[in-house]
Amino acid sequence: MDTTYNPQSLEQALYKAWEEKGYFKPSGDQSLGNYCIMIPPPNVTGSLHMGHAFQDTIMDTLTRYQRMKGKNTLWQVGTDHAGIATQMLVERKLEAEEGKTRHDIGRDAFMEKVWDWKNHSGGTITQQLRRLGASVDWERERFTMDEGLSKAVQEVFVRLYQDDLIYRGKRLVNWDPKLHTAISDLEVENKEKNGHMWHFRYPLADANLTKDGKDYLVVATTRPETMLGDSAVAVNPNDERYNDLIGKEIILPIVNRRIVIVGDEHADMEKGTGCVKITPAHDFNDYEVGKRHGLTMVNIFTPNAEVRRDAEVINSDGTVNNDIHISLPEAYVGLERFAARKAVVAEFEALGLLEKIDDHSLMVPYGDRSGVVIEPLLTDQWYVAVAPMAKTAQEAVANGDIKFVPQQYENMYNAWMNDIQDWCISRQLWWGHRIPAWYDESGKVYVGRSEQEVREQNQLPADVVLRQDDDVLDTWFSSALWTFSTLGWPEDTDALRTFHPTDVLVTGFDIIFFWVARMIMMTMHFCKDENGKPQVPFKTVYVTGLIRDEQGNKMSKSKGNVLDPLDMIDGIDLESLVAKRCGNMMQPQLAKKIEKSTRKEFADGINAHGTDALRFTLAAMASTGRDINWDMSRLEGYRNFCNKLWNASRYVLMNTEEHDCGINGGDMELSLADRWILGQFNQTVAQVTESIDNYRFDMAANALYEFTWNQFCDWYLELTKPVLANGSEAQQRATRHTLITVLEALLRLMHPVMPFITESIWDRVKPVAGVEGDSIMLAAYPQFNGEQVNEQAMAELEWLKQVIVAVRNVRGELNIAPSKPLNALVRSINDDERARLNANETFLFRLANLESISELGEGEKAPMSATQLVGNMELLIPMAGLIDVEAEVARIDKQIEKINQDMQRTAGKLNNANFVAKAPAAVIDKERAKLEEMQTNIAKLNEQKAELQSL
RNA sequence: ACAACCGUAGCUCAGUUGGUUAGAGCACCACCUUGACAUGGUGGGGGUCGGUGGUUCGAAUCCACUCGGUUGUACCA
Repeated sequence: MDTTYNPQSLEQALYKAWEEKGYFKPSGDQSLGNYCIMIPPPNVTGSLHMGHAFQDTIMDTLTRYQRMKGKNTLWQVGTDHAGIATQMLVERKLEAEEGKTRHDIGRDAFMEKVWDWKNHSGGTITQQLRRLGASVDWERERFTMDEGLSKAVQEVFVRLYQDDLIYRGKRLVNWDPKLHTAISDLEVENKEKNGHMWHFRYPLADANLTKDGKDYLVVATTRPETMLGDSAVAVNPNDERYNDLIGKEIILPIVNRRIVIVGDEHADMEKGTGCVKITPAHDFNDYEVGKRHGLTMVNIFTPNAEVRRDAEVINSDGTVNNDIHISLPEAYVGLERFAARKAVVAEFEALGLLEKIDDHSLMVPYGDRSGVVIEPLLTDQWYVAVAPMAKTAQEAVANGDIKFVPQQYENMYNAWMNDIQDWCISRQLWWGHRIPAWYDESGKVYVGRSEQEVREQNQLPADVVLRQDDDVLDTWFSSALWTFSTLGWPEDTDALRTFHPTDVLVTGFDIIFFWVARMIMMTMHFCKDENGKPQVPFKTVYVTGLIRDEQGNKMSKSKGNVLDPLDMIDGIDLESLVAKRCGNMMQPQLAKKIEKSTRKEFADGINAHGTDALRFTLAAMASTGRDINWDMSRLEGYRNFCNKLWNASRYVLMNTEEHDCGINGGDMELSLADRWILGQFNQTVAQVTESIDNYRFDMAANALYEFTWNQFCDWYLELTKPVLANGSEAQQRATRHTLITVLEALLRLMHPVMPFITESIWDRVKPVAGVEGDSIMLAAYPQFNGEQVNEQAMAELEWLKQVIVAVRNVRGELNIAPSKPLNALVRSINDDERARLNANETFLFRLANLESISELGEGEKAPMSATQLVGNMELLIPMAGLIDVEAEVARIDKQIEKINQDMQRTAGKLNNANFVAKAPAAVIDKERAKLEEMQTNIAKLNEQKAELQSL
C-alpha cells in the first residue's frame, strides 16, 4: 500500500468493476425483505450540483446499508426531461448556431434537435452519479420520455379524464410572455421592487355623486395599464362612504366603457380610498371577485403581453362571450405593458383624472427562467381537480402510513393540502408529453390513447378531421407518477409487486408541494393493493436542507459561488475554476466581481479530496431539518480522516499479513487493550446502526470518526505495539487477531458512507482475516455483539488512559521532552489500582515513556516531584535537579483552583435543603461522593505543595 | 402580518426523555521529524449556550415574552 491515501488511483476502477459484475442489482433474495429507493429524477441534460451530491450520498448510504443487511435492495435510477429548461436551452442554441427560432424550423425538426441534444448531453449527469459511487441499478434506468413512462403518462391522463378529474378551461394562469407558456408557482420568483401607486379618478355615471359631493371615485393601482380591462369597481358593503353607490355605474376613462360598482369584502375600508378597481382577467384577486359577482372578464393582452386590438371578452364561467365587443383605443394597440402604462398615466393626467402618484414598494413576479414579469393571463389550459385525491393523500400522512423526517414538514404538507388549488398541467411547449386530446372542427374535444381509439370510441368517420392538442404536460405530471411508472405500471409487473410501496424518498423541502404531494395523490389514486387499499408511494420522506456557501448564501451561477462536487473530488486549479464560474453567464457584467471573489477565496484552487471524503463530509453535516453552510475545512479534515484510516490499515496489515493471526486456531491471550477495543467497537456498531436507522447520518459519521481516530488509532494501535514487540506468542496472536478482525469489521461498518476506500482496503484485509467474499458491498453489515462488551475491561483501560495522560500532562506543562524516560511514584493507592498497574506496566512504560513505577510507602517522604491526581491515586514524577519549584507550585495551584470551583458548586447544592429533600437519592449520593473526592484531592495537592516548598 | 426552523468556542456544527466539570472538526498556542500516518503526534488555551422573566432541588434542554437570522405563506387596490 502507498504511504498516503490517493483516492484517484482507486475509485473509478472499483466502480467500474462493481457495475460490470452487477452488484447494484437487487439480489432477488427476499427472505430478509425488500428495500427500495427511487432517485428524484434529475434533469437528463443537467449536471450534478451539491444538492444532488448530498441527497445521492444519503440514498446510497441507505441503499448500501440495507443491501449489506441482506435485503433485496433496489435503488431505482432515472432522469426527467425538464420541459422548459431543456427546450429553452435548445432554442438558445438554435438561435446562436443558425439564427432561427423553433417556429422557423417547425415542431418536428425542432423535436429532432431536442432529442439530439438529449442524446448528446444526456450522459453527463449519470456519469457524475457514477463518480459519486451511487449503487443504482443501471439496467433499470428510466427516462420520463421513454416509451414505457410515456405510456404511463398517457394512461393516467386518459383515466383521470374519464374519472372527471381532468378538465379543460379558460382560467387565469401565470403566463410567461417571453416563453409563451403557463408556468407553475414554483417557477415564479417574487422580487421586491420600488414602484409607484397611481391614484386615478373614475367618474361616476348618470350624474351620481358620492356622499361628500364628488362626481368620481378614486382608485389606486400599481398597474395602470390594466385599467383598460377593468370590469368593476369594488367597495366594501359596510363602507358608509360608498355603499349607496353599489349597483351604480362608472364611466371608465379612456375606453369610455360603463362598469359597475360592486360591494365586496375584498375592498378594505382601511386601505387607500376604500375603492378598488377590478380587472378579473389580469389579477388573481380580482379574478375571484369577478367570479363572485359574475363579472365579464376583459383580456386586453396578447400572449406577448401587448395590448390587443379587440379585447377578448369572457364570461365569469370561462366561456367566450361573443355578444359584447370591446375594441381598445387605437393609440394603445400593440403597445407592450410598460409602454401602455406610461401612455395610460399620461392620458389620465391629460384628462385631469390623475389624483396623485405615490412611491410604493411592491412584490413583482418574475419568471425564473425568462426573467420577465409574469402576466396573469386568461388562457385555455388543462387542469387536474386534485381535491378528491388530496383527501386520501392527507389521511396517509395523518395516520402514519407516510412519515416525514423531520416531522415538522408534515405541517408544511398539510398547510398546502388544506388550501389546495386545481393543478394546471398544460404547458405551451413542444418538449414533453403531448396531451392525448383531439379536437374536431367545431372544437369539440375527445380524449383517448390514440387518434384511432378516439375515432373508434366516438364513432367518428375517417372524413372527420381531428387535430391533436398542441400543448404538452407539465414535467411534474410525469414526475408525479415516478414511483410506480418506473416499476412498469400500467403493467402488473414483478417489480411493482416487489418494490412498491418504496421505502424512503430523499428530497428537498422546496418540492414537497410540487412533487411529493402530487406523487402521493397520483400513486394512491392509481395503485391499490390486493384488497383495494390505496398504496402509498413511500413510507418515509426524508427531507434534506439546502447546501449553501460558507457565508450561508444560496449557491447560484449568478452569484458565482457554485461549488461543483466533482471539483472537490478531483480538485481544480484556480484558473479553471475562474473560467468555469465566469463563463457562459446570463449576466456577463457580474463576471468581474465573481472572478475577484473566486481568486480571493480559492487562491490555490481546490485540492482533490476524493469521493469518500466528500461523502463523509456530507453525511457528517446531514443533521436533520436545517440547511448546511458548506465548510471546505470540514472536507479537508475528513480527507485527512481517510488518510488516517489508510495508514492505520497499513499498520495493521504490516503486522498481520504473513503472521499468525490465530484465524485457524492457536492459543490466544487477549490483552486488556484487546478486550477494551472489542467493547468499544461493538458500542460503535450499536451507535452507527441506531443513527442510520433514525436518519442521523451526522451522528453515524461522528461515531465512526470518534472510534476510528480517537480510540482505534490514538490508543489501540499504540497499545498493540508493546505486545507485538515483547508479548508471548499467545499474546501476539491474540492482538494480531484483534487488530485484523476489528479492522475488517470496521471497514464493513464504514462502507455505506465511504464505499471506495473501504473496498480497497478490505480487499487486502479479508484474506488475512480469513473472510470470504467478492466485495465488501455484498458482505454482511456488522451486528452489535453484547458478549464482546466487557464493562470491567473497559473501565480499567479508561483508567489506564488517565494515568498515561497524567504523565503526558506533566511533560507538556513542565516542558520535558517526550523522549526523556521518567520514573513515576504512586501513593494512596488501593488494591485494585495496584493490580491494574502491575498488570499493565508494559502499556504504561511504552505510552507514557516511563522507566519505572514504584509505590511510595505510608508516611514515606516523597522526593521533589511534579504531582498529578488520577482519581484517588497520587502520581508523582520525581524531578530532582530539573524541577522549577515555582513552576510546579503554579501547576498545583492551577489544579487546586480548578477543583475548588467545582467543589463550591457541589457544596452549594448539598447545602441546599431543598436539593437534599427533593432530588433523587442517586443524584445526591453522587454529589456527596464527588465532594468528598474533591476535598481529599485538594488536601493531597496542598500537602504536596507544602512538601515541595519545604525542600 | 402569520407560521416553521435557527441563534451553543474565532468559523462550521452536535448536544434524543431537564441531572457530574456543555462536546466535535477546523482555526489558535507550545512542544515533537518516535520505524502506520507531518493529510501526523503530545499537551494546552478558548463558550455566563441571543436576551429577560418563569417552572423546578436543578434549565443549553420545559414555558412566556423579547431581539436577531433563514425559509415558507399571505398581503401589497
